[in-house]
Amino acid sequence: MTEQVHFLRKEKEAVLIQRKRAHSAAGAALKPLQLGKRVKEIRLGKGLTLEEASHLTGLARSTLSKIENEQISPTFAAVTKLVNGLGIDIPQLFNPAEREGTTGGRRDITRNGKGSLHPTPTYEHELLATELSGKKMIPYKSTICARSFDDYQDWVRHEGEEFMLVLSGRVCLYTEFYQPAELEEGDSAYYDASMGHAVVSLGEEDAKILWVTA
Amino acid sequence: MTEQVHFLRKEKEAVLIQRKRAHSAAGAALKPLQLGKRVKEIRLGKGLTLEEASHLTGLARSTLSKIENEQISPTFAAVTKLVNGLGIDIPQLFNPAEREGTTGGRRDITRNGKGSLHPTPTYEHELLATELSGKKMIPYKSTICARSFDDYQDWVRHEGEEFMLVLSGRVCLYTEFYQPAELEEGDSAYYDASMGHAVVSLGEEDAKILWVTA
DNA sequence: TAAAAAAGTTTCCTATTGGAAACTTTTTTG
DNA sequence: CAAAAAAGTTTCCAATAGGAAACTTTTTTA
Repeated sequence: MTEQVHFLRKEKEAVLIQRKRAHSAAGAALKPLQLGKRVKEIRLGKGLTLEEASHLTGLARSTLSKIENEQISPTFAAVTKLVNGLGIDIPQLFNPAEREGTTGGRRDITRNGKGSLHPTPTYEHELLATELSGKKMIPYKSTICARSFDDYQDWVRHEGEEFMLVLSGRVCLYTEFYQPAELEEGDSAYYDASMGHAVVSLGEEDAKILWVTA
Repeated sequence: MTEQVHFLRKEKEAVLIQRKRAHSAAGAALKPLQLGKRVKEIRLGKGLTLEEASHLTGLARSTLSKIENEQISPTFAAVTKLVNGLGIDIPQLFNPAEREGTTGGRRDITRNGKGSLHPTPTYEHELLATELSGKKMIPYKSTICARSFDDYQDWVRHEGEEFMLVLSGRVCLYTEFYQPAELEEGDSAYYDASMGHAVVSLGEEDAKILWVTA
């Protein structure tokens, strides 16, 4: 019983949205890293309390709390303990999850330009294969409107993996922890979508991209 | 001249093997980690002095020295500065050797035409994102050689779901239980790959298709 | 709904980081 | 080879991380 209720509590918290902003101490134009937020997500995802996480990592409850609330910048040694204790890999500090569902013997064809349109300030999405629900992949085409990284408030970040192919134009792919990469027509990239990412158009005309997210 | 000689000196150091052992202060069964060694390798690899690296990263010469000699465990903030300043990837800092089973926090870019090629009688595949193992999706481009359904011995059939987009040319998509569908450039289809399926080129030239299988 | 328990946060203090400058070692030049 | 310059290391100290325990908030139990 106690177990159950604890679980419920944790579930609730897991859904909670973190509001605190990282106060970039020294870093010049560095994007917020939000390490703490990440750590908290992972811990709650595993249904651990600070106390339990403390035992696992060898870090004090208070220290964990401060890290999660971005009150301190943990030493590298602390990050290592954290990562080892929680059973994740450092680069993998940004990954989770599984998936269910199936399309069960079905097929859906989307004609050029006939997908479902969703405009945003930075992209204009055209969702493909909208007839099928519960599918493992979400394919869409988009026209990149963003002309600089600053057009994004923050990194785009979501569950799963993402594949992208440049259909036309030239873009720059920004990925957290990686160097920006220029991609031309025909170039493609595959990455863990829980890493921050963003795409900017470099050419005169808007670039067109095909995405598939799993 | 001076330039040249400096370079030589740095080269020599780059080859030098680090002997110093990290004295694991608190960490119990923590891996060596040797962050410092790695940083030094990278700095020397780029032919930078501590002074130059200091300017680039915003960290003091002394601090860099201590990090390289594993005398201190830099804060995460310092690691971030370091990584940004030296223009390297965080994943690059950690065991560039090992890595298995997942894409966790990784990225792979494939340039146009630079994928791994696999010719068959009916398709010519170019596998994309081959650097990542354990990924959820398998993307590839292919040139359709088949000119009639009879070119196939039987339906193509495999586990999972498949998405396809016509990059150029015209094709006919045959799918078990469905009517054949003509697809033009920009058209796409999504189907359960365990249904029999096959694609035939209709035009004069071979058609190009992008596939993603999950 | 009050009391108890659990989870999380903050305080206080010690240990360690990070930076400026002194110092040592290595390399270059005369 | 000696002096000068450059590169790297160490020292000293202010700033900050990490841990113990007090404190606050949330959840559970009665």
